[in-house]
Amino acid sequence: MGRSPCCDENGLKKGPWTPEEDQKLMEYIQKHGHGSWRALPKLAGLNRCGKSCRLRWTNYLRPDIKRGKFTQEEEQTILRFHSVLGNKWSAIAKHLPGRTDNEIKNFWNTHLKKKLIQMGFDPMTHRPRTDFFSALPQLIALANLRQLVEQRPWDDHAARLKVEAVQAAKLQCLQNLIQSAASIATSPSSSSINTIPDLEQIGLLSPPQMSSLSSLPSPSFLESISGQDIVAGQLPDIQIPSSFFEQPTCNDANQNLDFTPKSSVEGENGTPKTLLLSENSLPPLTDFPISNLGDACSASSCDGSGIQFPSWPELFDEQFLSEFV
DNA sequence: AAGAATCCCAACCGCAAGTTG
DNA sequence: GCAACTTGCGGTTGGGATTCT
Repeated sequence: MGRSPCCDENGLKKGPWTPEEDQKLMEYIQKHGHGSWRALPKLAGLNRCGKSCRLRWTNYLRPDIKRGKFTQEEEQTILRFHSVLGNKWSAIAKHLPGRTDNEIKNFWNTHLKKKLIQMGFDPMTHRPRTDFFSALPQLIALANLRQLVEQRPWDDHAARLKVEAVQAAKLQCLQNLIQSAASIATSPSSSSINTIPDLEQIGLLSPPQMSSLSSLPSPSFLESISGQDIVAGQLPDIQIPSSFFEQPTCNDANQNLDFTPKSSVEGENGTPKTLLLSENSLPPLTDFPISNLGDACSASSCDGSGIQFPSWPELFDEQFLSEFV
């Protein structure tokens, strides 16, 4: 399987295409079809390799290419197919008329992937993130919150919110632990799609904290479709959490959420600002002001420099654990 | 206003499957 | 069956555009 030597040839132009080159390529293909891409450049009078011409044609010049922003429907289609097909961009592109694999790939890498990460979902599995380090922002915020609580007198309302916040954060952490354990316990041959126990069913978690999870495809469903050919129009309806399409940007979502102990938590008149954390607004795993930390800190790359981690006993005291066992 | 940082996407690279002689 | 060649694909990058400080 030798590699094509065409791109190694010297003297062939690289880089952005000029309008003149585009014109030559378009005219030639419209007249003769592309035929052999290797032979095309010479025949069309272009100082490019065939590969470059093919790419330019398929990704940009083809007349049926749809340009402009992706619609919400297209976005949802990409998410659905990606959850099943993974990074098979050309396969996904077949279900989006007028969109190229390159365009979809770019859109995924620049928008959708980030969006999923910000919401606390693993972009590859489309499941809530299970790695410990993805929960670090929450752990750190939790520790900070606790520190803050212990240092400062609170009124009743704030104290109640504190308890809620701590419980919610603990729930998230516990959930991650359970999921990790479950993933390990389940089949070693599992595909990229993880299986997790239905936490609601086993009574560990209850809505609304788990509302985003409950709309995800069930493990049995995912198992049932894995290995099957996906036929256009027959893809089962994988539910992306409805909040995905309503979710404001990370920064927007965080406008009212700041758990870091800093002077700005105190209002102008010296009274503490209200921490807006309701039962229904538990932030996604990575939706904290220190966002990106979860993403940047993979288990292999995070050295934790400059960050003081709370110890586990601090996070999960006996009383808390006994509540859920 | 200007420099820095970040975003975005067209295009490139290299691998592997498919085709041909 | 084998080697040479072609095509398609997915990952990555360079640099212009945009936003932030």
